[in-house]
Amino acid sequence: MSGKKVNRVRKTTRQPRTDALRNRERLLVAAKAVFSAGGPEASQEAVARRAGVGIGTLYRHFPTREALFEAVYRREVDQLVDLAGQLQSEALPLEALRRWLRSNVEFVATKKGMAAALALAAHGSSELSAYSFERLTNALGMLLARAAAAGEIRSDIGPEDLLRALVGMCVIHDRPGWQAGALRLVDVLVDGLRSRAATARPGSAAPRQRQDTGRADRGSP
Amino acid sequence: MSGKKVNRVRKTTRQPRTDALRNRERLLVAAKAVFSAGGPEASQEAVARRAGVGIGTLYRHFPTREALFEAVYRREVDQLVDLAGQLQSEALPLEALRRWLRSNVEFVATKKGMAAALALAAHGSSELSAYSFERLTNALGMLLARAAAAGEIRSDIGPEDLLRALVGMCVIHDRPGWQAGALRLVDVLVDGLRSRAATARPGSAAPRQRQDTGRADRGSP
DNA sequence: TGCAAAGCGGAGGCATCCTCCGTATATCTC
DNA sequence: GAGATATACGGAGGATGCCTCCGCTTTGCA
Repeated sequence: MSGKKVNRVRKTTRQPRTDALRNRERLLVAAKAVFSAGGPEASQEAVARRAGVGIGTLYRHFPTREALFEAVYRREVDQLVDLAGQLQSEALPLEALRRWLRSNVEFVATKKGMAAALALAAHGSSELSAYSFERLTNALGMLLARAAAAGEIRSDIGPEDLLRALVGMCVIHDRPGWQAGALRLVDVLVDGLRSRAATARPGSAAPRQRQDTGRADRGSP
Repeated sequence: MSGKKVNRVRKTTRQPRTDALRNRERLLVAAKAVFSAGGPEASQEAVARRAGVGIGTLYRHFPTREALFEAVYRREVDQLVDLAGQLQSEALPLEALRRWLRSNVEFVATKKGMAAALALAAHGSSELSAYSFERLTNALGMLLARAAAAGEIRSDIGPEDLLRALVGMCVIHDRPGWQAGALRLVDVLVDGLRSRAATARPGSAAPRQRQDTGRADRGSP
């Protein structure tokens, strides 16, 4: 409750120790893996063990369970945002949009446990989900705007709506074949967005369509 | 004490004891209240205390934490299904549809904690969410079919898609004013469903608002 | 090289989950 | 109505997990 540590970066600001940075990184990677596999009820000790650090270290970096969720969550969101930026410059507008949407589906598919963890995290901290919602909205908004500017899609659909639909598609991720259905639905959405007024030019110039796997995942050890 | 209980023979099926039924009912009511207020992390002991029974009784009726979630969940879903049946016979088709959709939003609004609990429950038991999804789909399907038969809405939108959209609207339930927005979106959805010609293809002439709902989902050919 | 500060790791207090079993009560038979 | 017995109740208690605290180690800087 008191002012706690005023983390001013003013005078004696030592550089953060390398082992601290390294351990923090390890913890985030481990947490992602553990929560993805075991859901949000996986123990903190399991995370620390997988990261190869003591439980005390975990709690110094992430004082509460929610703090850890949040950090992992933010990172995932950031990766999706980064992916949007990459696609923005690497792929044709419509294809960039489609790939990004598909990546979202795959994101949920490969991290089933994360979905529940995120629901829990969102329940605890409204600020967190507001943050992520805004960032994702912006990312998607850019993709949409670019595609709309190119005349490839209609321009009267906002990113919020699309994002909500996307979330809804992914929330029910338990039925067999949900992923195929969701991916199909992405295609339907994209097709539905294509403005029939604008003459859709079918990929006239695609000099180097990098075979990027569009995955926002990082290699795991 | 004896090695094995052999009374699995179903020769004499006693009636379930009345106190057992009463306690089970009390537990369900208490669990709903506790989880709604405190989220899925509320303790089992709190549920038992509120129900006025011992912890042992709780665990006899619901052997695991998930079992309790599931029972509460099923009951909530059943209530929504019942509501659909009532509205079916009490209200005009279009109004019945609108009211049911709004009830879904309010359901989430009054039970914030439940949303996270349900996400957790769904994560644990895929069978559970399949059950609820199917029941809700059927309920919504009846309302849709009735409204479509009355010629009040278009007939090419399936209940699954609508349900997914509804879920998506409710998942992000933390931002201030989300409920008002969701309720507005329900109206938009209903308005969008109204068949102005039963085969209305929106998008060519009418500029309309940005919130277009004319998604032609339903990919099943 | 020397020295604090920053960081590390795990023992341990506290809370919660779930099991086990002695006691109490409802149902059934006569 | 009374006895017999299956059924249910309730809480003590072991196991597990969350988080704190503190002595020891490592690192950055002079």
